[in-house]
Amino acid sequence: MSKVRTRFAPSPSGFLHIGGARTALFNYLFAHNQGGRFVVRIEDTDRQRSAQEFVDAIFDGLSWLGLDSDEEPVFQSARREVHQRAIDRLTRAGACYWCFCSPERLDEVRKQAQTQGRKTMYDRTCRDLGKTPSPDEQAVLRFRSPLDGETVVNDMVRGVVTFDNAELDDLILLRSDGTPTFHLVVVADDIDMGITHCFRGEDHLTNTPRQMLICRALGAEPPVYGHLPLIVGKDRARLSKRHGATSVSAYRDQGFLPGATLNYLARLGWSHGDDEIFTKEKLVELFDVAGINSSAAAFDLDKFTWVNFQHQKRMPAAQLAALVRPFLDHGAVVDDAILPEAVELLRERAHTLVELAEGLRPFTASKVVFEEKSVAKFLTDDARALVGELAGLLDGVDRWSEESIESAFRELIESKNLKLGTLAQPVRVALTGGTQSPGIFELCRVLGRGTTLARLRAVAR
RNA sequence: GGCCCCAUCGUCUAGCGGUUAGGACGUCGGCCUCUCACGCCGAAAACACGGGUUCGAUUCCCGUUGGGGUCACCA
Repeated sequence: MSKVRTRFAPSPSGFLHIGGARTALFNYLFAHNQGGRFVVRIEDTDRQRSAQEFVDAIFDGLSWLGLDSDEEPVFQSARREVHQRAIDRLTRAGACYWCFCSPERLDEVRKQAQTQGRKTMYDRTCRDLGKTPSPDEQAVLRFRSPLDGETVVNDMVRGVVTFDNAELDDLILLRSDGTPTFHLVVVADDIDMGITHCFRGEDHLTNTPRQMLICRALGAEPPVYGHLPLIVGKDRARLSKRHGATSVSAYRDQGFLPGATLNYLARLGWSHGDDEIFTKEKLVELFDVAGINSSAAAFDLDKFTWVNFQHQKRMPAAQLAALVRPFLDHGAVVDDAILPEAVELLRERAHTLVELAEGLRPFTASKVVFEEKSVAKFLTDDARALVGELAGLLDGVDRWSEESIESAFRELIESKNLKLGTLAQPVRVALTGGTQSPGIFELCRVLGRGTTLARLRAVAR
């Protein structure tokens, strides 16, 4: 049995879309689960719409996700010989014919069929002409699709899907400018690359019987397909900009982790019992075709955010600290000694790297930015006096530990018969500028004695 | 419109003939508590409809309805 080989074949006419990323992921997971290989192929035969910018963006996105091609990526535009050989073979087999109909006429025929409620297929005028174009003649090469019988797609996610051949059009293989179309190159390249399995979007399902027919005409057995349900928005319509960000890079910029993105995307249409959180390695290990759902799944930012939070919670603080760095404010003062500790305190309070960076401000900003409301409420004259007293006590503490800090707090409130909150909130405002932060003792500890005392004294009186 | 796909809480889903229909997100209560979170406990919340098949259907079959995809010299 030949080794499993899957491919992800985006066309570089846009950034890496969240749906494309999931398609890539499923191909990657399947291949790796089966001990096979995952290959990226750039479908840039439509040079009008292809752009280098998008090619870069796609590789960039895949690489961020950790879904790199196991082999040198393939560019369709550079494989004219492969495509030409396929054309030659189809020609020899009599599986295609030249069509001289003008685009205008085709349009006409289509419109008429449309209004009369008939099939909008090519009327096959040239099918039996048996003509070859002279050098100065415009013509396209069409596939000679069978007129009867049926083509059965044995889909990995949908099971058996049967199409009547009579419903299938005579597709254009070669444009009048001599360039090959999608249908020809996909089939030729899949054969040439030895692709055995392929997951793609459900929008390709109706292309599949046609491509299978072309494949068999080329004397090869088609890959096994799996058509993934589309990702839709909250309103059940196909995911688009209208629903918010759709590109992978947008989520990266919003502070989502690659591992969490993979996890969420995998769960969107695939499940393994009641499990929710998976590492990439676990996904590779557990991935199975039986777990794929066949109905469209709605993209839910809330759940994605929660999944991201779970990954942040599980990640070592040092690693998280490194990842959050690009999200820190410009001019942030980063003390390498305390960043991981600060991250440790904030990680349970932040769902994304962006939120984490925000929470880190008291540790990275050179000076405290005070919230007016918090100051007005908690930094009263009495409170400022109390804070001053605390500063004195903390100054005298032997070792700067959470225990000793807490003792100082307790000593002060007990001597005045106060509740901890009466002291903690003003201190919190003094230290962070606001009323929300990690526990007050750990906050002081990680901030360090110098910063803590300086900030307390700055508000004390 | 033709062809094709799909249908369990608002959302992601478990279920693979017999279950009080389970979990997760979100929502709403409560507990914990120095704030915010985290965590914990609890609540509301679903088998689209109609026919079969069967002793018994969420589960199998057919239809209806509803959603989606696709019908290019785009991919």
